[in-house]
Amino acid sequence: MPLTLEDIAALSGTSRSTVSRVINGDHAVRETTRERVMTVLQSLNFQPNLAARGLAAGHTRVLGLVIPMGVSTIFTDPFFPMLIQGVSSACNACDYSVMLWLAEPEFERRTISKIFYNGLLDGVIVASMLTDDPIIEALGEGRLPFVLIGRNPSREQTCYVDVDNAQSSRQAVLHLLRLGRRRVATITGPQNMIGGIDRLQGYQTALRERGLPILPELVAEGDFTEMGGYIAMRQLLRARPDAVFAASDMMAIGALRALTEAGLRVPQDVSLVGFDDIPAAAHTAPPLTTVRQPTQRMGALAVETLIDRIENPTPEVCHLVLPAELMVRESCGTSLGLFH
Amino acid sequence: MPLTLEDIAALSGTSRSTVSRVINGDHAVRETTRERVMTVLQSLNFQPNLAARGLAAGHTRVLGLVIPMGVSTIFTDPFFPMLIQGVSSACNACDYSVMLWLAEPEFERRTISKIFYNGLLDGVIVASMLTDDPIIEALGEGRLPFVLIGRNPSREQTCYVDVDNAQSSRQAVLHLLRLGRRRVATITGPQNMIGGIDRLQGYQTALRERGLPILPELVAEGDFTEMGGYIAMRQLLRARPDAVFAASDMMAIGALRALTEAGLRVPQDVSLVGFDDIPAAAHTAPPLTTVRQPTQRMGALAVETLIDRIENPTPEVCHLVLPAELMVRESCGTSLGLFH
DNA sequence: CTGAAAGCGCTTACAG
DNA sequence: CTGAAAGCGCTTACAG
Repeated sequence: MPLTLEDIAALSGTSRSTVSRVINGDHAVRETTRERVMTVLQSLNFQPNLAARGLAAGHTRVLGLVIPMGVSTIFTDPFFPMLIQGVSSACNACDYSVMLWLAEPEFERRTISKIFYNGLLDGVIVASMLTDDPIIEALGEGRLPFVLIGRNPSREQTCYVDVDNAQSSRQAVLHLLRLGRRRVATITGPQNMIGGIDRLQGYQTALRERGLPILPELVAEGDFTEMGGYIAMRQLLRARPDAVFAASDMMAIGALRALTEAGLRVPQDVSLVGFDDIPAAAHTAPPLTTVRQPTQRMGALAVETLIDRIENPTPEVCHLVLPAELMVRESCGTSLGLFH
Repeated sequence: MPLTLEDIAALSGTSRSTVSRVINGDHAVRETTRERVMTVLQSLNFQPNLAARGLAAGHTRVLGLVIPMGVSTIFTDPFFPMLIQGVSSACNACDYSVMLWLAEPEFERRTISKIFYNGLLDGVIVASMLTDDPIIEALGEGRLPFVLIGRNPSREQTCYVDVDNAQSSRQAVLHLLRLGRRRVATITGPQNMIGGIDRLQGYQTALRERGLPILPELVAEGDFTEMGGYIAMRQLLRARPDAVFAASDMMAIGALRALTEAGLRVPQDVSLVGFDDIPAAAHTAPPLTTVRQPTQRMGALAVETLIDRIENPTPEVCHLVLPAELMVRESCGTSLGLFH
């Protein structure tokens, strides 16, 4: 049988209460007592039962990470692995654990609240991206602390961590315009996902700022996959763009394939810019210019924000928006190189 | 405050014990009582506190999934996302939850047992692959049920689920030989990972069966990444292979890049076969012949095996080895096409 | 600074 | 078939 506080107390000649205080770092314990208990604790490698602790203390130091599976990119894009890694390592650092929920789309509210209100979680991080996710709605009605990865337009009073999609997309497109490109197309993400919406908006803002029209034939919707990018690019080809801003690297890679197949050279004939800076982006031919998204950092910040909400009695609603950096590689060309 | 059994009991005119019995499906409850309680339960959407249940019952219905982060492929290869998905959805189906541990390599045994013996987990699935993982050793000394994804040569008395790496690799190489290829090279995985070892062994077996020598200059070690495959292929080029078996699709994609850069055509000059059948494999130019690994199925089987060990008093040590299927696409050529 | 005691919300023999 | 009671292993006022 595993040891209990009572065993440790007996072995160190003190009481269960004192052992508990030592374990929890209570300063109101005499130093000599503390040391005596510590010795026993360590020599037996004692692990307190977290279920019991949770029941008595009213919290578990366990966070939920919810990732809706409705998204086709979950296996093909390193975004989610990186996010999971960021969340996991921040939890480790804060001495929290993470329970993972890959939520199948057909989950209904009953299941959702069964999961969230069973007393095992102190809070939840939701990486939904979908603008109208029932999980977010269910959480919104409850009393469990939660923070979103990716803003949600319909609940601005909710905590979230996001990357500045609109601003960094705008910068990417401005970069293309600065290189002299005039027919800049875009392959958007799905328009029910916030990243898809905001990146398109950044594209539009950039064109408008430079007094250029937004032409429907230069805008095609993708689904964040390589195949989606390929298909969208073939459609865009008819409008003869001289540059393409793809809302994800996977789509940019698909677009590159379509361009190459069509006999067009990147960047000489068409400049190409992606979004994410996945590892593969540096190894395409030519290497892909892209917006580097601080994915792991977002995960870590979500954890820190959530823990603050959990441990802090009256925290502010907070919106953290991280900047993203344009990684200029060869696929966009240079203003020098372009016209030679 | 959340509801408790006592609340439900009061509302349905019965006792806490009976409510508990109804929730846990005890048949020794009169049907009319059961219905009365059920009505209250459902109308209030009652969720029992799992920490309390865990403490009282001695189990939590939570499984741990441990993935060591020492592996460079965790972000670039869909293997881990797929595995996680398989584990997660099998857990959902069995009404278990999963706690995720992305174990940083420097974790020492004290931390490991702190994690595993805190009473929150009924069992653990370890997707280690590393032949000498301290996590597996720590688990081996303890009393927590666990199963491995990927066999571990140093502990054959442990439960595991694996794909038949050796057999399916052998088949892939035999296929190349059948096409008339005679200088078949291989890009292996790391030789401290079981998949790397077993796939190399399959390659060697196939050559030996056909009476062909195993030439050191036709064997190069990679690290399961695209870049590793690229580097290994450049090295192999000096030995002028007419076919390459890469121990992962990501490495095959890197090899393809190296071959293309060297002006060699696939499959006309060099046949190429990968392993995994990741989504991208169908979209390379030419599409990649590869061994399809049932990754999600492995995750699901690991869950089922583990739950059986947890719930079954004296389960057998079991080794599940799944077959993998060769997906023939264009990158290996055909015996007809090859010589024209 | 420390211990005895109550209590967290369940499960499960035990008695009836 | 059902309820009163003990107990799971902790935390935390409370009293001293």
